[in-house]
Amino acid sequence: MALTRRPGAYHCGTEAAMDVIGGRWKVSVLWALEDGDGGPLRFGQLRRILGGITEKVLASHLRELVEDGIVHRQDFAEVPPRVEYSLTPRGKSLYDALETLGDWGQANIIDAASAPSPT
Amino acid sequence: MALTRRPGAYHCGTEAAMDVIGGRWKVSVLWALEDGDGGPLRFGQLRRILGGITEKVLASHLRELVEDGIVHRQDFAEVPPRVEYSLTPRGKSLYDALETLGDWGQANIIDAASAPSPT
DNA sequence: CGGCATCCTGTACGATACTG
DNA sequence: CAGTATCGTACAGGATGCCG
Repeated sequence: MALTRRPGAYHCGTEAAMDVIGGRWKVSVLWALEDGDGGPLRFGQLRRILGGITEKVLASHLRELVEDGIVHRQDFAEVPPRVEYSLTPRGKSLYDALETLGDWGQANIIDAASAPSPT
Repeated sequence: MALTRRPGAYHCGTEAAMDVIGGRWKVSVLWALEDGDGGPLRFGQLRRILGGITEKVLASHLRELVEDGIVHRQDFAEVPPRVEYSLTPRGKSLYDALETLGDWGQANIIDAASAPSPT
C-alpha cells in the first residue's frame, strides 16, 4: 500500500500526511465526500460539486486516495456504469485530523479578510 | 496581507490552510523553526537542517511565510548580515493545528509500514 | 456514466553563479 | 552570511477525444 510516496526521510508525520493530501484537489475531494452530501458520491456528482476539476485529475486523485486507503470505491458493475465513492474509516480519521487545520484556516482567513489588524 | 492566495472560493478552511503550507518544504520549515532547536534560526542553519532544500526555494518559502504572517523575520542589519527567523504567534497556532495531522501521519505511516493490516 | 489515452502547458522546484 | 538572478527541468495539472 502507499502512504510512502516519498523515499524514506520524513522530518515529522506532518510531511507524510502532506504527501497524502498534497494534491491540488485532494482535500476538496475529502471535503466533498464528508460534507458535500453525507452519503457516497458518484464520479459525476463529485466533479460537479468540485467545480473546476477535470476528469483526468479527479480520476487520478481518486485512484491515489483509494491506494492510500482514504477513499472506498464501490463499483456496482452495472450498465450504465455506477461507481460510488466514500471515505474509509482511515479517511474519516484523516478528515477529523484536518478539521483542526480547517478551523485554523477559517479563523485566519476571516481574520485577514475582515479584521483590519489586531494591532 | 496574504492568506488569500487563491482567488475567492474556498470550499472549506482546510483548502485555505493548504495554500499557506502547500509548498514542498513549508511544513518542514515550520517544523525546523519549532522543533529544530527551539530558538530562532538563521538562514544557513535552516538550510542545513532541512538538508536538500536549495537557497532559492528556501528564500521564496520564507518570503511567503513571512507575508502570510507565519514566520517572523528579524534583520539585525549587521555586517556580515545576520537574520533570524522564528514563528509568529499565528505560526505557532498553525503549527499546533498541524500537530493533529502529524499524529495522524505518524500513526498511519507506521501502520502501513509495520502492521500488516488491522483486518 | 465512468473513466483512460494523448497531448500540452504552467510553474514549482532544482542547480549554479553571482552580489551587497 | 543572506540572499538575488538566471536558466533548466520534471511533473502536476488542464484540454480534448474516445471507449466499454
